[in-house]
Amino acid sequence: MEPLTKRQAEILALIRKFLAEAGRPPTRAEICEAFGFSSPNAAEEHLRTLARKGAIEMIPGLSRGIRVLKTPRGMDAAEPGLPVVGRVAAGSPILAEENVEERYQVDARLFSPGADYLLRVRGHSMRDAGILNGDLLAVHRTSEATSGQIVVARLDSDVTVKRFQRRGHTVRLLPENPDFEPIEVDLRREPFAIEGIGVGVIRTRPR
Amino acid sequence: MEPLTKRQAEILALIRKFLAEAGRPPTRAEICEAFGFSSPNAAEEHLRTLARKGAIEMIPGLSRGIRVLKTPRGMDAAEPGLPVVGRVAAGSPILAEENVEERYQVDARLFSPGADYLLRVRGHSMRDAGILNGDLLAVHRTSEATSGQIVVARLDSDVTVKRFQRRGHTVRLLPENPDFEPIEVDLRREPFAIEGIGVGVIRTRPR
DNA sequence: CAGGCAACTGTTTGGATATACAGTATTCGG
DNA sequence: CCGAATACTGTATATCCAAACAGTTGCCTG
Repeated sequence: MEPLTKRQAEILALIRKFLAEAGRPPTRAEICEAFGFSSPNAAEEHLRTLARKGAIEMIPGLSRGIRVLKTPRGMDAAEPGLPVVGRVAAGSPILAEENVEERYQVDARLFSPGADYLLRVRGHSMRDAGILNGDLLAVHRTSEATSGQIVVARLDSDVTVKRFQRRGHTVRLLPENPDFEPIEVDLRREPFAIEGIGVGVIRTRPR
Repeated sequence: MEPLTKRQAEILALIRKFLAEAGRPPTRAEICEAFGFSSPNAAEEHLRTLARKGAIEMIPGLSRGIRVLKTPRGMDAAEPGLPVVGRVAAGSPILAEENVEERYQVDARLFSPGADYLLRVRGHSMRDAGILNGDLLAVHRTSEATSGQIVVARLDSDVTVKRFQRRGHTVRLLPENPDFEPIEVDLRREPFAIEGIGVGVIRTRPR
C-alpha cells in the first residue's frame, strides 16, 4: 500500500472510528463535519486519494459505499480470524487452502508471541503437557526454536507436535507421555524443519 | 426482547450478514432485492417492527441508519468478548465487576453450548483432565449439571472446578489428580450451588 | 363474521448523498 | 520559476434513500 500523508491517515482513522462506533461508513458530509470542512469536495478528494492508494474501496453510486481494505501489516485481514489446520497433506505448505478446515475469530492478545494458526492435534503423545487428542494448538510461525519449547515439526512428509531438544547435529523430539518413544533426527542425513512453536491451547469440548 | 416471527428473524439475519460482508447496513431497496420484495415498504415495515421489538435501532433521516442492538444472550455490543474472571471474592456474584480481569474476543462458535465467561483456574487438581494451573476454563452459565460433567461449583464462599457426581442427597466433587481428595457435600446440610459447566479450555502459554 | 395482525404490492416525495466542475493557496522537486 | 500534488472553498445536480400513504391477501382470534 502506498504511504499515506498525515492528513490522509487522519481521514482513514476517522472512517475506522465511525465504522466502529456508528456501525456504518460515514458520508462525505459527515467527514466534513468531523474535520470542520465546509465543502463536501474536500472529503471526496481525500476518499479518492485513499482509494487510489489502496487503503479503501469506493462503490460508485451507493450511499456510504466505503470499504476499508486490508490493514498495512498482516496481509490476510480479508480472511479474519485464525485458520484451523487439520491433517496436513504430505508435501503441502501447512497453510495451504486444502489444509484449512475453518476460521475462528480469536483475540490476538491472548497469546504471545501471536498465534498465526490453530493446529488440530491428533493422538495422545503430549497428554502430560496438557495437550489432548482433538485440542487446537495455537502456533506461532517460525523456523527457530530453543530447547524445551513445544514445536510443530516436519519430518520427511509428516507433521508432528513434540517438545524440542537439540544437541549439535541431533534433534530430539520428546513426547509428554511415557507410552511414547522420543524421536531422534540426524540433521546431516534426514530432512527436518520447524514449522512453528506452540504458544497456547484451545480445547473446544471438556474431557 | 420481544419474540420475533420467523420472517422477522430472517430479516434480522440478513441485516447482520449484510453488515458483516459489505461493512455497511442495507437500504430498504437492498433488503427487497435480497428477499425478492417488489416494494420498499415491505422492508420498511419489517424494520419498524424490529425496531419496536428492540432488535434494531433506526436513526431517522439517515441513509443506512440501522443499528443492530444487543443479542439476547450475554454479548452486548458495548462490552464485546468474554470476561475473564479471576479470584472470586467471597459472597459476590461470579460476574461482578470486581472479579472481571479483562475481556477477550473469542469466537462463540468454538464452544457448544456457548461460553459465557472464562474462569482462570488455580491449582493442579484437574491436571489429568488437561486443565492446568493458570488455564482459562470456558464456562457456560447454568445451575444444572449431569454426573461426569466438569462444573464450576460454589461451596460456602469458595468457588472450585471439579468433576461433578450426584447420588441422592450427596454431591461428590472429584479432582482429576490422585494427589487431591474428593469433596463430599450433603445437600441437606451444606450450602452448594452450580455456577456453570466447563465447555472448553484456553491455555495462553505453552507448558 | 368482524377485526387485528403479518406480510406484502404500488406509488410518491422531500431530503440525503455522491460526484462533477470551477476556483484558491501552499508546498516541493526539477 | 514552473508544473504537479496536496488540501481545501463554493456551487450544482442527478440519483439514492427514507418514509409516508393507499391498497391487498391470508391467517388467527374473540
